Amino acid sequence: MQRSTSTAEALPLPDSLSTQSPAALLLDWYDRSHRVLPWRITPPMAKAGKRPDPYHIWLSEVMLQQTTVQAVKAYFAKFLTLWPTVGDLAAADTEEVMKAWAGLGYYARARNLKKCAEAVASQHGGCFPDTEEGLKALPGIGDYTAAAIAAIAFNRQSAVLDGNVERVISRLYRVETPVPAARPEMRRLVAAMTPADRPGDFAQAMMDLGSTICTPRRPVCALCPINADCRAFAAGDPERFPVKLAKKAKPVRYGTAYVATDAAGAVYLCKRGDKGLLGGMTEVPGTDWTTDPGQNQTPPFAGKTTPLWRDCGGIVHVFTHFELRLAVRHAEVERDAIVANGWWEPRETLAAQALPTVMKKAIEKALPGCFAKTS
DNA sequence: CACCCGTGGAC
DNA sequence: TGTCCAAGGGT
Repeated sequence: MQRSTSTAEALPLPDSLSTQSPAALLLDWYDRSHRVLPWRITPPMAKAGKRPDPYHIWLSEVMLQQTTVQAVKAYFAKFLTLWPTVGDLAAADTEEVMKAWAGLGYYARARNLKKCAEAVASQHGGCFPDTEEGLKALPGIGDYTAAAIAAIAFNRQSAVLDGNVERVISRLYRVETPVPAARPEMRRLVAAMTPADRPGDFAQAMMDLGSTICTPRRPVCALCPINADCRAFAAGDPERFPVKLAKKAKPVRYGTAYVATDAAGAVYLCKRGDKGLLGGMTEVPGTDWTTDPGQNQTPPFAGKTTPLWRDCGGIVHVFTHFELRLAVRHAEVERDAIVANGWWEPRETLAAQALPTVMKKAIEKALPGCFAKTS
């Protein structure tokens, strides 16, 4: 493309722009454009030496695993109100933690959160380890979270690689290897880029860049502080990265959920086992969930009488690796009509139970409005 | 390494 | 409407 003489081309670039490293450019951008988040110490305070509370960083990082900032904010505030310190969380009733986590998903995180708090309280004197290795030895803390806490809470020069950073790095270097196979390579690239000064802010800057500028679709490269170093921007194909493998089709499973109420409106609930899907959470009794739509219509509990179940229609709930189509049935029964390992929960306290979203949907289908706020 | 593990929002 | 995806970890 032919270009006429432009003023911009005629002007010499300032030395600061032509010689700064990508990390320095990114930190300058972060100083100006960082997001303000409840668990974050913003750059002026961070540069003045103020460190965030490791408990806050750990709690937010675990909540943010595969979960959006928007969804986490309210849960983060609730947890700090209920349990202001890691010692408080360690001393909490696990059932109360599951109730507080209900709706956020990936419930193994909540079980590991509690285990981790107990380990920090009993084995580390209530203080989080300040190294990657020490952190990674704790339940629920893997490669990413250990590096992130070490960098953000303790200013360690650790290589933080999450989904955002993968996207930024894969575009900067046009990494053609598909994820997750490309992770070791990308980790080396991040490590080489991470500065000794302000590594915590650098990690957060990479994530902010990935979430606001270097987005999965329609990245705003014109506003990117390191576009001059970006090979994908130069090639004009940033959206092609990171390269991913095709994913498998999602199977459908079928089942039936039984919402039983007593004369006072209490609902019969059960507790799921600690392992597997929705582990440790509360549910209404139901059949197994199988791939055969014709199966599973026999109630999985006994009773002295046989209730007449009313067909309430169905719900569809999409999990990570399958879609669930649940038939919902309701009956008002005598309390001795159900003999199982559960309990009758009064209507007033139903919403506060450790019910995952799929179960709230099913109960709502049988008892419309039962989770409506009554204030 | 492949698979399991939730949910809600954006396009 | 379907598809993708979001600060991943455990096994």
